[in-house]
Amino acid sequence: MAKGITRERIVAVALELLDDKGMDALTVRALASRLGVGAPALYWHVRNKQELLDEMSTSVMRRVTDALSAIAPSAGWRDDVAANARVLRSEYLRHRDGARIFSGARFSDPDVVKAKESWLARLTAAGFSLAEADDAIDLVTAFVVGFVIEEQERSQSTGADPARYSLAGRDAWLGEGADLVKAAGHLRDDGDLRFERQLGIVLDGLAARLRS
Amino acid sequence: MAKGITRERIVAVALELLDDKGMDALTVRALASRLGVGAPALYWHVRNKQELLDEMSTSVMRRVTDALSAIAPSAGWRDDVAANARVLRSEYLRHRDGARIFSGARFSDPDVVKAKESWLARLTAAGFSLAEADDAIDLVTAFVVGFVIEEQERSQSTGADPARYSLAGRDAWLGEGADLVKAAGHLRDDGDLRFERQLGIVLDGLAARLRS
DNA sequence: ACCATGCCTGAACTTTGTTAAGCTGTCAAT
DNA sequence: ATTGACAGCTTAACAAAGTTCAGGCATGGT
Repeated sequence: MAKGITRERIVAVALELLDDKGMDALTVRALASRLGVGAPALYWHVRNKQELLDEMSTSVMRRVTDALSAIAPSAGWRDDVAANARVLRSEYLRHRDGARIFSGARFSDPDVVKAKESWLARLTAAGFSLAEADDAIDLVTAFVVGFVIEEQERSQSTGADPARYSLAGRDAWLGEGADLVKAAGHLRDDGDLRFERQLGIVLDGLAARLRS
Repeated sequence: MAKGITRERIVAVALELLDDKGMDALTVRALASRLGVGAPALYWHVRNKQELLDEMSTSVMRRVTDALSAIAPSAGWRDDVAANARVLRSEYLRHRDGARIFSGARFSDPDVVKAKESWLARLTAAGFSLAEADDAIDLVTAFVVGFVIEEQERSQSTGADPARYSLAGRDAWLGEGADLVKAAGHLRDDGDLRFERQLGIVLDGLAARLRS
């Protein structure tokens, strides 16, 4: 089982386990077993489970940070911010329930927070005030978090009650009335497309601020 | 202790308990004790804890729905959507960790979903296509969810590590560099104001769609 | 040869969700 | 009035999960 448990390996395997079996199955014993050790062994490397979860969060956030830093300044602020949003979404999507679990997490690493710096710089250089730039980043982050939470919740529920997630089943479940809701449900398309469209709206809103 | 436990009372007291002591303290035994009965008594009214949580979600969502329906059509779509967003935020803020816990919940009540209907009607009447109106509602919802998750996470953490949440402490924790991040931190104002500003950006984005 | 320290095991304790079986009242039918 | 059935609760108990404690087994330095 390749001994030599390290803090990083624990966190990495914990993320694997989360993605495989889900949050409920992420138990200390299951994790230890996957690492080839007994459960109490983990407590040598980690104070308690909460610290493990925090460490997982920072690990994910560090990946986000790195990916965001790797985005080369491109055509303009709009493309930059769009790339930012796409990266954030794809990193959340990488892990089961990623958005709900890892959003707004308590970081233990200042570098994660410092990653904002280059984005503030780009946006202020593009003509935004510092306050506007800060709002812009927070807004885009909030949007992505909210969007992906909904997205992942839906993809997880499809197995549970298929009757309500097929179009016909949903229509029946809704009963009489609500014609527009039903029609909108039938219009509903791919998650990527909806993300791009809604992101575009946010960017348009930011652009409006720039001109005033 | 006013016997006669009912499903509604259980849910109501469960929400009280959540707000008082937090999610971790929301245990079956604590809830039962608050109701003046033994723990297994709850299982007469509810299948398991998950069903209890689902019921709490639908209860909260029903409140949201009712509050949203009570919004009278006003000056225009912009004010309507803004009112929608404010109501959603304030209902989430009502409960501890409300946004994280109750967002994207599995509803057991079709009426909650049907509440979208009148908003789709208002927006299409204002000139949006059905697809655009659907996007608009989802976008605003996603934004509010993401915003409030961050907001509540922050307000909860202030007690934990004050050094990192006072301005000076945060600056020190950030270390060298990241001047813009620090400056933005000092500019940071009230949650209500930030919400209104960012909401304004979203609305501007929607307005841009309307004109094209 | 010895001690210390780092890392892990084994057994055990506590809390929590959940179930099984049984007590108590109320109310309808006999 | 007696019976029986059912709703609604109790007590006892179990399994799983987080966590702790004492000890074991190396390895490395003196």
